[in-house]
Amino acid sequence: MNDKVLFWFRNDLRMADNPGFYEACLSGEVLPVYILDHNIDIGSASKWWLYYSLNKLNDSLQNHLHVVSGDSESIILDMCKTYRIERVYWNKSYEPFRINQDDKIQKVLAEHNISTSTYNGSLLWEPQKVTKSDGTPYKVFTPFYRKGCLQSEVPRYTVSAPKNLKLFKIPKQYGIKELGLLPSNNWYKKFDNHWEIGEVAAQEKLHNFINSGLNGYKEQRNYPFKKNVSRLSPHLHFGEISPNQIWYTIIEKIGNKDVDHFLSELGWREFSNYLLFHFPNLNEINFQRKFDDFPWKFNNELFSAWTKGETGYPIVDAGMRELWQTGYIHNRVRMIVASFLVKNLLIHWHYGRDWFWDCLVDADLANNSASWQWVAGSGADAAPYFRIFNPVIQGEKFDINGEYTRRFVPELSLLPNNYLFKPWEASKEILNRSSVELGKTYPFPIVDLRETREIALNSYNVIRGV
DNA sequence: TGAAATGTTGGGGCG
DNA sequence: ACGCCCCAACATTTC
Repeated sequence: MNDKVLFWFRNDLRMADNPGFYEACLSGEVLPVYILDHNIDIGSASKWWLYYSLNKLNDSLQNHLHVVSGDSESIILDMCKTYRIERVYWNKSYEPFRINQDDKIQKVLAEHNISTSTYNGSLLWEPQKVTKSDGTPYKVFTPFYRKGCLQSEVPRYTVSAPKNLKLFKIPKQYGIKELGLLPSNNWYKKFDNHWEIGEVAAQEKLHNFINSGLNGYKEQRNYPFKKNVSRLSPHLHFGEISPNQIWYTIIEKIGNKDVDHFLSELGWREFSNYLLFHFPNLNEINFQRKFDDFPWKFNNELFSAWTKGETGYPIVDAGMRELWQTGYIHNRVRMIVASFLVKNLLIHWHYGRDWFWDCLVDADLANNSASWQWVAGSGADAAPYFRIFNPVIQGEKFDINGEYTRRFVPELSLLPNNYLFKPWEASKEILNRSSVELGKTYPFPIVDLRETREIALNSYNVIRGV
């Protein structure tokens, strides 16, 4: 029982309901390690989050977290050899790179008589366990979720945080600061006002959501100004909270359409991870290969206007500026800005994927891949390509009083509601009165909606039969 | 988790 | 009073 073991933290930066860490603590004296693996790309906004999350975790670990950057395999092997560690624990990742890396590390450690124990701490249903009766993976969400998930075994029950921490330290070369997660400029400071990071904050956010957002969730989640979305995504990505903790907390509530709908959103997260597991190229390759022939037209000026929130379409610009200012976009608005990029600017979803990857604090390989393919129409169970969002109508429908748009596009805040989403239709008098000068204080629309929609539909017809 | 085009219906103005 | 037209309002089809 006095064995020395290593627990390898990855995207499971929490003490409670951490099955691997729990078992590690039962088995001996634990060295908790986080490795910033230089083989794995992390976006800028995510690095910002990770920096604070590691600090919170380190606090919970009584300053015992050992952080190091480099190659996971050689680092773990070296530590085990140097400090006579005989067993290594971690929670599984279901991302393609991690799966291969984990396999390799297990083999290498086994060759040195170091045993490994791995656990599922991040998914309600492990992807390899869910298949159709013919053994092939589901490609449609509803049967995947209803039949494949809900009708199979119930998700793993949660475990508490380890009772008695027996941790040990090894000499450190450097601390969390020296991982270089925070950039030298100060662009990220604007995020500070929008997020509380770490396990405690994640639990608080869950309970706040249950108290003030869950009721009415199914309908109200579409309105970006309302407080009816949980905003738990970055906490989930970094594992500050587990889906099991959310699942079993929510499911205790009286079942209704809001509860079911919220749980099904966790189901979509499962589906994304499931797709990435079974189709490891999902981040690169069109799930529907006929989209390989789609005539995308990259245009740097248009793309740049999209990233800056200067498209001339207020709801799109509001979303892109929310992203820039907070590292997050409300779900409804994500669909609007993504649809605009792919179907009005006709720019390949890879460009949107990369921008989101760098800017989102909740950037997640599975969700980012699956969701961009969903919007682009190239994905599994995707939105049909011809479903093209009209940003004027979407704004009028879902930002009814314009609070969201006015918040992020303040130069339009004096415009009356009926022109807020189409300022180019307002008369000179109204524009004057609202202190808006198109082309100066706010751009003209960078593309024509009707025209680009037609081009998109025609382009789609080209690949349809392929 | 669409929107535009097209079709249908019914009330009201008007000769 | 009646038919005709117009056009909301709603439903259906198409992309």
